[in-house]
Amino acid sequence: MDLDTVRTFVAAADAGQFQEAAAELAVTQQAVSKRIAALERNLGVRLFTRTARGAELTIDGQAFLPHARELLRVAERAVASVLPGRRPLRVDVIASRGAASGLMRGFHRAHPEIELDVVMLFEIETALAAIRSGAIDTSFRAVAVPGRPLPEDIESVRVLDEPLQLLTGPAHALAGARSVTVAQLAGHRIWMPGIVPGTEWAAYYDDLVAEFGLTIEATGPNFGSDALLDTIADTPALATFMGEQTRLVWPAGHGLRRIPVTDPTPVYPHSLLWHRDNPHPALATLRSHLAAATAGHGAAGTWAPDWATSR
Amino acid sequence: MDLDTVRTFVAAADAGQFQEAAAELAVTQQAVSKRIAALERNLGVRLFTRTARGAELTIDGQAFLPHARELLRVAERAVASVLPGRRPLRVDVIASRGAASGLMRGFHRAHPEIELDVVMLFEIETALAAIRSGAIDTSFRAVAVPGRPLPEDIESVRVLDEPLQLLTGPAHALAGARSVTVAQLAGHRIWMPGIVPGTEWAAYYDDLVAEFGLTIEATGPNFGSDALLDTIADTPALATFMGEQTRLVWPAGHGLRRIPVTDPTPVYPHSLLWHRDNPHPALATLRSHLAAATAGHGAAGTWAPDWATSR
DNA sequence: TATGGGTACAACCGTTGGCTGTGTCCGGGC
DNA sequence: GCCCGGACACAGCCAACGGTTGTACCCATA
Repeated sequence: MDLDTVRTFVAAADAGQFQEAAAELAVTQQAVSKRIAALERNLGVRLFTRTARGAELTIDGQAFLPHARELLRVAERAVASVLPGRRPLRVDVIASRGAASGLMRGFHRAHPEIELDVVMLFEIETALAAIRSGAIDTSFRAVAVPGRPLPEDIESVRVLDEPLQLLTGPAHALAGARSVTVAQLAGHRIWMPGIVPGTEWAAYYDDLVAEFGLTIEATGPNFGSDALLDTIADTPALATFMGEQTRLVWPAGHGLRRIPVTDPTPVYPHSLLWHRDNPHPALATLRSHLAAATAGHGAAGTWAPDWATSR
Repeated sequence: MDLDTVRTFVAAADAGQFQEAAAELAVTQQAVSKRIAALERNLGVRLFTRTARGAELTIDGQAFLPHARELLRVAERAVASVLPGRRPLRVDVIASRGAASGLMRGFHRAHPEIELDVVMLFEIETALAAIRSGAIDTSFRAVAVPGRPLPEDIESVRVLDEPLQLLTGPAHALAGARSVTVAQLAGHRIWMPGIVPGTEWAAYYDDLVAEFGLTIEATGPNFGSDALLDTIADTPALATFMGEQTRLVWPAGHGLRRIPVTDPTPVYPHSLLWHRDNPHPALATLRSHLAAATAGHGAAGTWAPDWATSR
């Protein structure tokens, strides 16, 4: 199906005749007739009843019309999503089921009129380059890995400290605990495949290991979160970390346990990053929304790396 | 823009390479390459970065992808709306802003998963023919105009008695009344352009006039509801009837008054009509929803024509 | 360095889709 | 009752689009 054909159908329905629609679309009446005929042939139904005074919609045509309009609206939005000027606010999140996505869902509920596009970049250096080039407007990240301070033109504010939880299978030694302390984790094998050296999340877990003497294994190929959860569920000696707000796609009752960690609670510090000169109006709205909607960070009893501060 | 091109884009994005997408779509790799290149040319942005191992989305591509998927979903629904088998429930209402639309909105809120298509037919004979032919599934109408009983194969149930209100401008003699009796209306000019003889709503107002000795003028061309409201607002000697649940599109504070009518309250009897043998599953859902959601009819102090009964 | 997998470019060609010219149908006016 | 004007459909023509085959190029890997 061709959107020009759909546009022709809508124009003809609005005009009530092919002739006028043809004038609007700057084609001949014959072209409109052909397009409509082709559309009717494709759909297998008659859309117009031709009369001497023009053409009026059949019942099928009436039913099709709102769908056709919607199609054109969606197409327009799709084109706008990649248009250089005045496009939807483009937000980078770490993972589609992570805490940043939750924040964006909240923002969308509060401001449904603001168009959003969500993308996922790999790590902070890519995100910074994209922010500086204008390809994205903002990013949720843990900022300022040691030795790599944020550039001058990038601003950031810490918006969410997300507590880490221990995820275990039902046969794990700690599976029955209602909460565990960081000290208790020493000696247990914590498995986090998919950690890529050099990324800001790798730096976070490096610091966590160094601070509390944990054992985190990043070995083995990363077959995706499904495979990870599968292995965790079946292996008594393995556990993993997971953000408190991460949404698991997992059959209920499979025996996975999410156990809070205390003394202190490691929190992952999400910051919002944006370019100093970005003029997108929705960016200011997002910033004030997050300032109002998110609690303060650095609460007592939590731990985050030294470098995870906002300016 | 061509939907096949969009489909190709989505397939390539999912596959991560053109070759595999080409196999899925049963075209050559070169065709996919051409289509993507054409799409990129149309949009003016690069959607993929070509690598030795395939093609991965750029940021623009990532932003465009969900819109492309939505486009395909909407297109599928659009085609389904005219497909003979298993199409959305097709409902005929008298007017887009009338009471039946309100009932359908309530049904949609209660059952958002049920796809609906709303059409508007002119009068009951057309609607009956459409129901019998299967072109529509159900219709909201006042049924059984005298001398034209419902055919054997059409069933109906009265679902809503909608009280009529008097609509006046601010300078009308009755504008200050909190309610008026039918007897008080005698002698006042009530203007209802657009009433077409032979329709079931014309029959309703004929009966109303005959029963209570009112003066209803249907003269003059019908320039649409905007022009009607305009005239009512500016003309002290004119008033009109309007369903209690009709939504007016009118600037607030323009001085239009909606005045309840009593002793008795004329009600417009909306019935749901459907074909005895219609197998559409959503039809049964709609019927039980309306049975639960709508109050009984024939309340004390109301009036409707004798013929407005359901079987 | 050779190889394999993946993409882009070129040439060819059938089909699509637009335009012009013409036929047909219907309603309104003389 | 006839004619005319307006509106849609059909036929023929042609350019442009889009698909296929063949081939070159690029890059990661062994």
